Amino acid sequence: MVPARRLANMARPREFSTDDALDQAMDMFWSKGYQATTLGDLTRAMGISKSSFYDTFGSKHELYLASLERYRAAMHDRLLAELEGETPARAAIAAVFAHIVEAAEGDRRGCFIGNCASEMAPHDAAAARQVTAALDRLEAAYAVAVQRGQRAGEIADDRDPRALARYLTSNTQGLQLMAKANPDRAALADVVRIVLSALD
Amino acid sequence: MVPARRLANMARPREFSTDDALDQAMDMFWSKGYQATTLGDLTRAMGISKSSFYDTFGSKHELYLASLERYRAAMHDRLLAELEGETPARAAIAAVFAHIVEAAEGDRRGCFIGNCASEMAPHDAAAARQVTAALDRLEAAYAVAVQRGQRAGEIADDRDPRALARYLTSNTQGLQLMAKANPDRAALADVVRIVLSALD
DNA sequence: ATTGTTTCGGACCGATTGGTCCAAAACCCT
DNA sequence: AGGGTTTTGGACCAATCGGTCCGAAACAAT
Repeated sequence: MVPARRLANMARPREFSTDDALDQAMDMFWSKGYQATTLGDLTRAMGISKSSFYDTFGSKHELYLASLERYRAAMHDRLLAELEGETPARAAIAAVFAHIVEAAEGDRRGCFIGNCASEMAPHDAAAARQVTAALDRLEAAYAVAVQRGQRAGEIADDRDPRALARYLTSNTQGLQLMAKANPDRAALADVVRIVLSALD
Repeated sequence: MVPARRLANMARPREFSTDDALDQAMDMFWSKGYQATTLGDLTRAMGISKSSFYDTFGSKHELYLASLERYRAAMHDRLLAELEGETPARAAIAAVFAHIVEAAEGDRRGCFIGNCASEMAPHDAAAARQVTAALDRLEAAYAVAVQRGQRAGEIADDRDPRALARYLTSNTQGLQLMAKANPDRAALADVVRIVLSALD
């Protein structure tokens, strides 16, 4: 959420929603990456002019970071909530992977976090920090699910939850990368089946 | 290898080695990706002028494809040979992953194939074909190793070699992506341990 | 030494890049 | 209605992009 700063003497109001515009920018960066996305792409997709763009979002780079943050928040709500919720652990984890396979059928955008890790993280400290934070967050959620599974007897007690969580995180990213090259459901399902069997 | 075309009447010879130049270009594209690499970056690294560049390699895009192909060939020689060789299967597979963890310590370039899958494949058919071919090739090598392991009694006979190979391929890529965000050896080792335990 | 062929350096190209700036418009507040 | 403040479209900017082109240089063959 971009905070709607309200000033003492409100003047001409924005003709667009900053949140909506940010969503459009996120879609753009998500599917095209940072470098390949031009200012023209952005302002067109966001439906705003250049001056509004720089007034509101500062720069292309800042907007990218904001988009990434927004993706992270959205991902948090959708995925992590389930992993840390009440759903039986294995079912929750399986659902995450099923969701990935399903999403891969349509677009080939992969995961914005993973895309950023690939394109930006090695050369951009700020982006790298966000990627690390997001992956740590995902890992933590997996760990919570694993521990829940252990308490419920679904997963053996002697397994290291953190190691398993790291493994699942890595596969979350790996699977989405594979889907970019080969969106074949069967191939992805093969992978998922074995990934989940590692919990046995 | 770039074929050194030899004409009827040889004139002024090249002042550079096309293979060496291609190697430099590959390094550049590998670590910076396609979009972020400029012609200036390339000609500087390759040590040639623009005219030589276009004379010899056609265009930035063609050179990128050639670099990718070169990486594929190099990878083939280094990694796949071992997987398809005589080394005991599990050891050979473990060696591949150990090599990835080790390499991640130094640079954060990841795998050129994976980088291309992330950045280019979704928007460039030619690049996508090369990525698919490379991944298929890696998958095939893993399958050969798995089957060798099955014959040697190292891996249970009832496992599906192709599914396992796909799983290993996915993890090969996933691990390298993770390494970009977090080159911590211990975390990567956690993942590798579990990946390999899936062969039990 | 001349000729034929190729390579080379670098000037040059139009297009596009991310970004700035300003005058006009739009609104809130009194 | 009028003043204060903000937003807006678009003109404008220098820099850079990938790519072309040409005259000079460097060689092989004769």
